[in-house]
Amino acid sequence: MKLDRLGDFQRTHRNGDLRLDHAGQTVRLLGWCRRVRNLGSLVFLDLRDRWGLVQLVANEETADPELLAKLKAVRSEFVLAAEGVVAERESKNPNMATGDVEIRLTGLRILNTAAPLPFPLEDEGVGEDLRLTHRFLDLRRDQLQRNLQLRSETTNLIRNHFRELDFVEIETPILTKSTPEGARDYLVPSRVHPGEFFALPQSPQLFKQLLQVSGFERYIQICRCFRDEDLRADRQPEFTQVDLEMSFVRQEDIQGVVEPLMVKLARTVGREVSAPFPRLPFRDAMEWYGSDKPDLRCDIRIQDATPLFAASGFNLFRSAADSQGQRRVRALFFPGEMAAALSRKQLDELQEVAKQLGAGGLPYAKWGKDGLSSSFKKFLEPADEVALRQHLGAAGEGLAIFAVGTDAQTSRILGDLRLRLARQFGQLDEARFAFLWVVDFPLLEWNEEHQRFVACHHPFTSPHPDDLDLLETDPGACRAVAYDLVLNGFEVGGGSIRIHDAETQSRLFQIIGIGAAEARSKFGFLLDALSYGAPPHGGLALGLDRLVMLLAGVDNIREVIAFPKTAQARCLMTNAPGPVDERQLRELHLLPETRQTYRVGAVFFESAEGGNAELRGQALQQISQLTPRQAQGLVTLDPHGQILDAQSISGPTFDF
RNA sequence: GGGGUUGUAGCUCAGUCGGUUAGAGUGCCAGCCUGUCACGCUGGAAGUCGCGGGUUCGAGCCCCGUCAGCCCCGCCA
Repeated sequence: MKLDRLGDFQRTHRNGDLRLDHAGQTVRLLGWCRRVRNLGSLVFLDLRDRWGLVQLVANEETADPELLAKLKAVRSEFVLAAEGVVAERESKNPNMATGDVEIRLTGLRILNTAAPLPFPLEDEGVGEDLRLTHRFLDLRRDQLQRNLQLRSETTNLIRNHFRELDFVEIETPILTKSTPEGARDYLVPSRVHPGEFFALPQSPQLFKQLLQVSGFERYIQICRCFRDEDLRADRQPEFTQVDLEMSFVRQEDIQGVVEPLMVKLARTVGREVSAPFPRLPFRDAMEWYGSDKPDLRCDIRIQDATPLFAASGFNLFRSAADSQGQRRVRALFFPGEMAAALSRKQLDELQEVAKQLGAGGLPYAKWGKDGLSSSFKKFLEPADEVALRQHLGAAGEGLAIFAVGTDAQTSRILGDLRLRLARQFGQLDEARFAFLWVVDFPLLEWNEEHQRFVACHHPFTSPHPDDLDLLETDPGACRAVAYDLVLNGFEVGGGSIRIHDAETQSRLFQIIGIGAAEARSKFGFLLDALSYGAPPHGGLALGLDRLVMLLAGVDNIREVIAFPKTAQARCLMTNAPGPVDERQLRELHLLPETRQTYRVGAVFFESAEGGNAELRGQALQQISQLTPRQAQGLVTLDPHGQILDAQSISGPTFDF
């Protein structure tokens, strides 16, 4: 098809803006054909641009035949420039913002054609692999257009918020240094320095701290971070952080600049939240919700039921009660008919889920229309049942589920089931934005694999001032001045007050197994900086992708990233990662240089098991006679054909 | 690294107990159609049943392996 040129054509209006007020005006529009409805001598076409949709029309009686023919040739997603007169419609469409008007065409340019799309833009439920392969088309869809516009508005609002608070935006390096601790680094080989590597930043953590030493008391950056770890619905190998750091602050000061931002952001999507947000110590979060990022849209809490079973005939529970706190019986009670009506089959399915989470089974007690039913009913005397109901606050109908084990085990099981069942029973208030701060995280945790303590947050986090004495005596009990911002069960931010003196920093490195020498070589610049007048400082990083995901009301960060990777960390559109030319690898010293020295000639192979000096001598003599260049080698092989020893005898070498 | 799940027409899916030529809706192509807006009507083309191997007289269906998408565990300071 012969294409028309854009030429000096300029749009006069955005498609979505046209209203009855414009009736009679001649307008020029640009966009994509969403759909043609060809009724024979009357043709309609919906023209889409970034701002909306408007109907174009031409009919046989009034339109130029050439224009009508051109219009009929248009297919979905053709790119058009249209000129026409805004007119009131004969039959209006109340479902469309521009549904009262249509454009009676006086001119049409076909700027480009389009092949039939591999998937419809209108439908939900298209396979995600297909969408990712043709992401540039997927991004035409309304939902993604809205999500990315929301993301843009969000970053604008964030920048404005911090600019008003006098923050400075500073960029930090993408090519930086690999550091121990933390996630696996993405590495970039250096061409200039053979065998050496840059690392892409897991976060600009150290740079922002150094900027505090430099006197930028309020720093902000919206920056890309990289972690070479396995993916999840809310984790991509590259993601965006809103990174901030302030000097001369306490935890409350950081929270104080972030909370009003969250209030504003929530408002952009029509949610009202009020600051200050609840502060929940880590210990309570684990105790009540079995999670360090509890979803407070449901207020059901895990309860300790251990003492109730101190004299129980139910061995499983009583043995926990006898364990002096090593193991506990913990429970969740879901009130309501829906919970009480859970069938045997559903309970079995739930038990399977619990087993997946590491439970041995799923003891339950259910109070429904027919009274009590329980997997341990025979151990429940009437008095026990009354005590149990009272303890759990189970007045009416409902379902109690139990988990036995260490706190880590029971938290994991009940934390997961709490969310699953709350959602199933409609006890999760989907309309709410439930922000909170989880505070008082432990500073360190014991790592079995490495047989040492590792930092829970990162090794620059300040120990809680009250716990400084514990650092060497009981490191696991030492709290950190660290805080996570949680929204609806997602960690959307995390931060801490940092260590700002070289001595404490060195102490901490020591405790996590980084000796003085290693600390010097890996973090010398930080220790130096801390010794030249580093102010007390702290900050936080927000996960922009997760935040926008929650604002957009979607359940996957790929929906708010223009070009995301699959769960296997691949880009289906570009097919990255992919192989590269050998030449590139050589430049980066990842392959040996091209020029190599080869020795050519005959080779005598000898078994390692039974060599015979005399035979060998004869063979070598024969070989030497056979080869004009007198090039020979002696190679010893093991029984599997592996080379044990290669000894060159003589002969010239050749360069290739 | 482990577990679960999905893979059939461009797309979304159905496909019975293993049995004749693998279907539907939609999209696409052609014709008709003056008020459509998920236009309508008629007709047509369209398949490496993800890939490889096996069992069987016979495999979309059963078995083994493998690849890819998604979810989860480990991992993610």
